[in-house]
Amino acid sequence: MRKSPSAARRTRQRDAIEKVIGSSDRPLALEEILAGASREVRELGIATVYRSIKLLTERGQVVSVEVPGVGVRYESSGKAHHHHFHCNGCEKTFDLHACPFTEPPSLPDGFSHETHAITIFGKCDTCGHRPKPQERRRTARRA
Amino acid sequence: MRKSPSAARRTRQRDAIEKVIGSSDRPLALEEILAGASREVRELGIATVYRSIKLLTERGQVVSVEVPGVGVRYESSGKAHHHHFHCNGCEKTFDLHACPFTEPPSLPDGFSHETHAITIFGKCDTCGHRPKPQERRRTARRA
DNA sequence: GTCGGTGCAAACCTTTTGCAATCTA
DNA sequence: TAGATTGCAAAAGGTTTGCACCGAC
Repeated sequence: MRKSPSAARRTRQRDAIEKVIGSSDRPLALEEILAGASREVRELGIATVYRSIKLLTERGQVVSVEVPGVGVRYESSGKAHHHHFHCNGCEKTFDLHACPFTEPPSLPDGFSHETHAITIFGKCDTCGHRPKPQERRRTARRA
Repeated sequence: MRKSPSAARRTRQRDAIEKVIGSSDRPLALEEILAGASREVRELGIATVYRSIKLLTERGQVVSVEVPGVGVRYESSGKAHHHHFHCNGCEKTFDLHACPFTEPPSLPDGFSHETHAITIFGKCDTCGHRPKPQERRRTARRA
């Protein structure tokens, strides 16, 4: 699986997974991808989703987005430089197209900047209106 | 373990763990804490480290710092608002005392800001000089 | 027909938990 | 001595991998 980019076949499951990620305007959790793709391909195995994501990531079509304290999300690559917003209510992650760094961040002497990741937490437009916060699920702890 | 803050005894292992975290000026990985505390308390069990960190976190003395794609680090709380720098060479995480947000980040309509996390990746002063990058260990993948 | 892909189950890794022994207060 | 804490090993969660069968080409 490492040298000649042999074959690479087109399958229903792979198509479905690619489509779900590609047609989303925000990063998706594994369960969201599994759920979405399962609508087209019943009995989709979770291992297949993992493998497909890995393949797509190696191909450079998908990038993983780690939301601190929440988990990993996946989104299609090729978007312009951007960051993420995570809703503490519905636990969905959204793209944010603003970046506070108009120039490289200032760092201590000798430190160099290569990349950076910014996640803003808060409530999305839908959850901000609701009086009662939805209950959190799973490992959603944060400092 | 949830209501009256009963006793809470002082033990060598707990002291050692607290000391390691408290005396560090940067967030530490679990292995770093284990290694450091083990110097004072031989045969320190990893479960004890996890339990102590959990306790300290619940007490508010420690906060966890998740470095995207790298893993969790722990640092003592009570520091002023700050962010983190992660060296892609030595895999150490450092505090950065600058924050690019002089005012709340602008968000889409209806979205509200509660907190944010910023991690800058690059090379620290030590690793920046080395011509050959050190080899990465474990699960240090990043998009 | 080939050989890549899939699904299932086992393997892995990291973190948590049960329990008997140990240690603090 | 009572009850918190520890260490070990088992359990739990999430992700990866081995393998036989299936399906794209």
